[in-house]
Amino acid sequence: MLLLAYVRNLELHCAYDAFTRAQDYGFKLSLTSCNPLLSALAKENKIGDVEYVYKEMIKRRIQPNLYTFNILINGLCRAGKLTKAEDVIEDMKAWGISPNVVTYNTLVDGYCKRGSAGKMYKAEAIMKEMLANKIYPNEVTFNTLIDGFCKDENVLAAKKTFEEMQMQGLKPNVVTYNSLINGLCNNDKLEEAVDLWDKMVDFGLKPNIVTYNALINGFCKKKMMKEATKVFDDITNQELVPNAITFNTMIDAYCKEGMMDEGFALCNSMLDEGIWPIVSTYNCLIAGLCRKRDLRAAKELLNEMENKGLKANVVTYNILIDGSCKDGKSRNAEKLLNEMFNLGLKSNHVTYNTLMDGYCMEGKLKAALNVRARMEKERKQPNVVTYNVLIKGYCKIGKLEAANGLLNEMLEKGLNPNRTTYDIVRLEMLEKGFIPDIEGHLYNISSMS
DNA sequence: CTAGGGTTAG
Repeated sequence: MLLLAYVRNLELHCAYDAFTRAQDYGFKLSLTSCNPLLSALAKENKIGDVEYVYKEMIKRRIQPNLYTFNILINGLCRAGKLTKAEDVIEDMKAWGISPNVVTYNTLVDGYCKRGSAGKMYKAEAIMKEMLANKIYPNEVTFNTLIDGFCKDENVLAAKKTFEEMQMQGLKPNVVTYNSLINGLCNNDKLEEAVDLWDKMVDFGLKPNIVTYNALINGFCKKKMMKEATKVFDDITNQELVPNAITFNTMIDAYCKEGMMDEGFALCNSMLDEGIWPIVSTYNCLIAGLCRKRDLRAAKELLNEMENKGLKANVVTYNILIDGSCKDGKSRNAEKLLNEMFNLGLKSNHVTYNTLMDGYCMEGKLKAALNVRARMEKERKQPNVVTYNVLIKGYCKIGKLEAANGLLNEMLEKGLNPNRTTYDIVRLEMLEKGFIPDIEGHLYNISSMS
């Protein structure tokens, strides 16, 4: 039917439209069309639409099945609505449908994702719950946990999970090794990552492009460009093809090293390999030019990118805004914010925080507070970074009372100070002989790290 | 028709 065709062509607006009007047109909706639509909407992170379609299904007496619930849970997890996702488990049981290993794995993954850092205990709790329900963890469950622990900077727990998985008689696969190698690279354990690579090969597993990208990133983070290049060159020897991420990783590293020529050269060689640079490729280069305080070249590259049919995104503008701010031209940065607004691009927390930081560094607290007001008008609540930026701004101009006021405001809102907050408070406030009202909290902060 | 891995911004 029509709806399914739209979903296949990823014309979700049309699919959604067809869905809402199906009844008027006398179409009978069925599970075989609703589930793919839900799945596509979930993958596009359109959780509102997912929930709407689900509710309509129920209203129209289309019986959801296991897939429907798994898709729904996946969508809710992607949107960070984890408690709601957990509630769905109860809903499905009420429908007489038992959760399966995919259901639980999806939830475990929800708690393992970057956005929910520090929630690994919840992921482990879900795993216990699945065991209590006699659903047994598989490779995916363990891989998800390993990745979660790595992203939580807990490599030790990741390694223990790796052992545990083998004790349960499950064999680590390429994804397992990729997660762990990547985790080791991102947690300053490059040598162990290389050892694990060798081990993986010994076990007869072939590294794929993701493995290569992870290790290249590891060398790049250590500024070992020679080694990174060696790994990069090895890709083609293995009948593998580098992709845009491979190139982006290398290009970004060169740009961060200030080696712009090498970065541009790689960008050009992408085309020779038949790989098209993507927006993020340009973003790396634009960021490199901004670091060199060459805003003009950065803007020119933005134009060049757009001439090639690539549309700038929020990250592009965040980079340019940051570049202008660091160049001491926060007013120009605010013009960029307006420009992105006119282009219909949605700004995010990073955008506003960056601009506020720019004004604060220039000592223009009033302008920074105006940005905050603008952000709140967009219904974006200040986050920890917002407070860090403003607190640092007040410290810089010596208004410690005001800084302390913001500190307490943030605590009252239930926002958890992070390491940066602590550094600002300790360095900028305590050392100036000002005792913040939050001594108790400070103790908590220091014991946290 | 449902679950896991790699790059980029504050």
